[in-house]
Amino acid sequence: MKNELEKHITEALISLGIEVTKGVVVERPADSTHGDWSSTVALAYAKQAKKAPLALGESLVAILKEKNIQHVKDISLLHPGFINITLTSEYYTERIKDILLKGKEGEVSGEFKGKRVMVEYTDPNPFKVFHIGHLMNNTIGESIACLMSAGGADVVRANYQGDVGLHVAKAIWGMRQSRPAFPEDTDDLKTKMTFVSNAYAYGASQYESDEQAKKDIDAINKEVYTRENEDINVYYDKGRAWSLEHFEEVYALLGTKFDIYYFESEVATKGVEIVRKHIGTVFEESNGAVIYRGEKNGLHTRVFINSQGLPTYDGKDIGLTWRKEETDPSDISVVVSAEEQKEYYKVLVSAIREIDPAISEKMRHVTHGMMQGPDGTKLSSRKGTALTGESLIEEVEELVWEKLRERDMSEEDKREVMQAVSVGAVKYSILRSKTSSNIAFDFDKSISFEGDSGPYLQYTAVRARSVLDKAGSQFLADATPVFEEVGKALYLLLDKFEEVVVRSQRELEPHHIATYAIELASAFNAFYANTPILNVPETPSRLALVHAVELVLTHSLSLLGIRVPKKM
RNA sequence: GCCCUUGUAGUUAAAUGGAUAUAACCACCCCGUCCUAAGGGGUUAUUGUGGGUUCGAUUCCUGCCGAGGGCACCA
Repeated sequence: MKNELEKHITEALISLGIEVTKGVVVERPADSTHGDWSSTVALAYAKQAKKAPLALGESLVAILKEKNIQHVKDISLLHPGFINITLTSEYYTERIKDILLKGKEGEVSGEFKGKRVMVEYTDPNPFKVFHIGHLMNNTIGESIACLMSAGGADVVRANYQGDVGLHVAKAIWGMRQSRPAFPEDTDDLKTKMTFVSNAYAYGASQYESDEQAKKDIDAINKEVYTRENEDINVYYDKGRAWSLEHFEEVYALLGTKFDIYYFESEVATKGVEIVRKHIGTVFEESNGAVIYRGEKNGLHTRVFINSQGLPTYDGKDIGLTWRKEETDPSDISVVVSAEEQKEYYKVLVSAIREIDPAISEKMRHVTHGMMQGPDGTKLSSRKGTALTGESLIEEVEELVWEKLRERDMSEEDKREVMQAVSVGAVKYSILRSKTSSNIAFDFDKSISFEGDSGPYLQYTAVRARSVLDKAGSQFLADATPVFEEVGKALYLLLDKFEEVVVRSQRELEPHHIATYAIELASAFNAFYANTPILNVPETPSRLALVHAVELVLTHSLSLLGIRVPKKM
């Protein structure tokens, strides 16, 4: 509809002999009494037309009315020169029919039709805990992947895990130091992971304070790459396997399924190879290391191969980039990471551009902020201990469990609801603000189950579903959309869904969906509170509307990676 | 020092250059209603600050102030 109106207004301007140089703005007015659509062209082109905005507006309105544009009910002019357009109720009825046909999943736009898009996200490191940064990264990445899918893209979800590097050596060193406590194969995963992450923490601190430990760890680091030390291999293989198994549990909880896993261990050699091949052209040697001088492009210098001959993160990322090309070439390659890697990434892309511009062209970097405590402090649990991604969700689960106590539900259903709601609450608290900003996370505020929250959205969808269930399948089949003034806000919002999705897709910003979902849910709850749905003459049309809301709300939530439980 | 990000009610957030800056939380008050009260309704703003561009600026440019991140062998 928007494009349609833009086209007609452009034509109207041209017919008045005005050259359309600044584009044509058609938007939804903030105030619904100003019509369904509004254009500011009369204001924007008044000077160029050498007419007063109102005079120009009048001529435009006359021409537009003359055109008898389909679905347009009324066109009016308002001071100081806004052209306001109202659509017919048939238009909205048609839109509801479209939504009912489409359902709650599938493509929303053709933004990425025919494109293969790889989204790399989460990227936790084996031997280290899955911390809240990974949780945030996973939440944003998953949502972006969903958005790309909804845009018609063929999406590949990729996860790149750091199974070699100094952090691994630190963990192995720590594991060897605490050899007697080494878990048995029969121990549960939690015990194993506690052992590994403690070993890492110990190794990391000793690396800083103990000269000998630092030497030993550096030596281990080399052996991890060469795999020539049998004893090291044992620790390495077990620690790595446990970590990966643990991560899978977390992914299952969060509802992510990766298509492909990359490991630093598989890309290291390739990275070194490619970097070495371009010494003298792209890279240069300096103090025994191989570096890239970013200053030539307004950036900073970074080391790609260190003086021990081992690839740094940067060097491995070069290897990863080419490995992606070989295993799963895509048209667009999105990487989600924390903001602290933003500048680093620019250097990486700059180096890649010098090697192969075609590859750098398709790379997109989405950066997100950090999750912090209330006053920008480091986030800790309610008990004051350090938080991991998992323990955060566990704490929220406890809160949800409290709420569920009074519900009449089977134990099994409660568990199901508890998981969906707590994951939804955490995800929503991340996705409600734009990705670049830090999240001030406060248990009492962020994890609310009321108002601007994930559970509010889930609850609204469940409620709508419940009305439909009460209506029964036969009744629902009779549902026929007919525009009613009481549901106006809902019709407008439902019509807006596609635009919001397109914007989120273009900007790689899930939070637009989150804001939209709240608007829709809130409008629905107001409608629900004031309008009887069942057992009234208007029931067939209202059921159609409720059904459309339920579909779009569920769809919005699925784009955020949040699922709707059967009941709440 | 240089580069990037950021500054909006008490708090947390929203607003492709548009009309009266949008919500939620908190606080107080009201609604037990048939369809799920995790709900609905009601009561609070010099958009950090000084300039500029524009018919119009929270949005773009710029000076200053504050916060976060990055800047050679960590990831």
